[in-house]
Amino acid sequence: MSRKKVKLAYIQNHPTRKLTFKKRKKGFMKKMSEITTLCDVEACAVVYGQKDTQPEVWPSPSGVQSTYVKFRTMPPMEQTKKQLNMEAFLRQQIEKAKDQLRKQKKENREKDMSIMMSQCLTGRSLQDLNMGDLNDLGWVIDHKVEEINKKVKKVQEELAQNENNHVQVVRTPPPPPAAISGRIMHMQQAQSAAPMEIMTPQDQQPQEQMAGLGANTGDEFLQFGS
Amino acid sequence: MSRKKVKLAYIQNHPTRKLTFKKRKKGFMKKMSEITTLCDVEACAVVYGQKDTQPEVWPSPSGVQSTYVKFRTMPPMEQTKKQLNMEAFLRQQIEKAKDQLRKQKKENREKDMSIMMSQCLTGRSLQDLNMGDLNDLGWVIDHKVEEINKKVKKVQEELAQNENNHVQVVRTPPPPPAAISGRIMHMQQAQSAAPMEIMTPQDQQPQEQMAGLGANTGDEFLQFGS
DNA sequence: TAGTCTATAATTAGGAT
DNA sequence: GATCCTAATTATAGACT
Repeated sequence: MSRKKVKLAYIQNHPTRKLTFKKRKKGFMKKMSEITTLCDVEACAVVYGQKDTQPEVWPSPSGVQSTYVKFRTMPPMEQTKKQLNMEAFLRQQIEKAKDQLRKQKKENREKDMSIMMSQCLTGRSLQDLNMGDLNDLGWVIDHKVEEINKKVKKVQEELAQNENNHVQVVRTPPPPPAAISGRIMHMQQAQSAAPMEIMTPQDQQPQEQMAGLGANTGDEFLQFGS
Repeated sequence: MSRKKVKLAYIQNHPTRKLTFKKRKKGFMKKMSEITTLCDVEACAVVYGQKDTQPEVWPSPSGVQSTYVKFRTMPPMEQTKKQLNMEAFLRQQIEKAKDQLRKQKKENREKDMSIMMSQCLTGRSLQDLNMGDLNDLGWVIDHKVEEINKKVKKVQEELAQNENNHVQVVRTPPPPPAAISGRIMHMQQAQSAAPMEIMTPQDQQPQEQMAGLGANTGDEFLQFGS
């Protein structure tokens, strides 16, 4: 029922916008008072309502005045120096969002490869796969083998400890990276089924060199940029 | 482990305060950008870091300038007119907090009376109670009787409906308010045990006339007032 | 219009790396 | 310090009164 995630864009509906403004202005002022109390910093704000001629100020007209004057009387160079202003702030957000997106796409690609691996283990022909898929598949398989080896090592170490150290287990070193088909045979018993959600990212545009697991950019934050 | 509810007071610990400031400043700027985007309003803010000489401004030095000037060039009377400024805002918060506290105390008192009622039903003598308690106890019991009557009525109505309307149940009207002891006897079967958390509010200072269920004021918000 | 309620989204404190 | 993580708190959208 309640509540939808709100899109970060101008609210068309008038009563809704008005209500949102009222609620958020309240929250905003609260945050303002909190940050100044908690951190004992000086701050001021002026917020105009829609077409309203009556701005709301914080902490008070004179408070705004003094803080503003303090800022204005700084040498202009200082004013623009360390400024993490709106633009810089938004650029940061965009960068971070892009990073997250990249990460996400990478994860998706890995999941795809896991699924593909499972399919191969249950009969799918490697002939169906193109070079990019085979390459990424190999990369994923290498990682899975690595993981398995780590687990095996850990289990053996635990075993060695639990058996009162009177039997010293010698671990077989993992085989060096070999052909995909060879690895697949080894893993048939160790690898459980991959999740069934099938993703088919066809908008891949290899731009980066991260083992072929490329990523695009762009999401809701980009609207800040305009 | 994480996380404590943070007291709304100056953070003594330096690294913590610095971190909090950083986090909250970020959140604050985000809120600012959101409110302006969502509601298309004009706003600006200047925030000085601790002993920092470099304030952070929003949306930009010139944006601050123009918004501030717009505010400053208003007739002074207008400036202080509709202003829901810090003081008014905080007073509102205090009022609301006091209301909540009052409500809470009232609820507590009612719960106390419920407990007391249960105790009386299981042997406690009414002799132990003072006039205030007896009065409130009577009030609570009246309410409980009312609730029970409502429930009985509702059940009877449902029954009448379910029996294909061929038997018309006539409800016995509830007895008029009578002596406490009389009511207690009636309720012995209907009232289940009260919760076992025993509260003993001894700081009651009857100040209001709400059926003897008084309340005090004062909570964390009051620190705003100083 | 304003306040209440509630479920969900968003923020953030504290800890780990 | 910068990040990431998680859990807990806080803010708030939407519905209702």
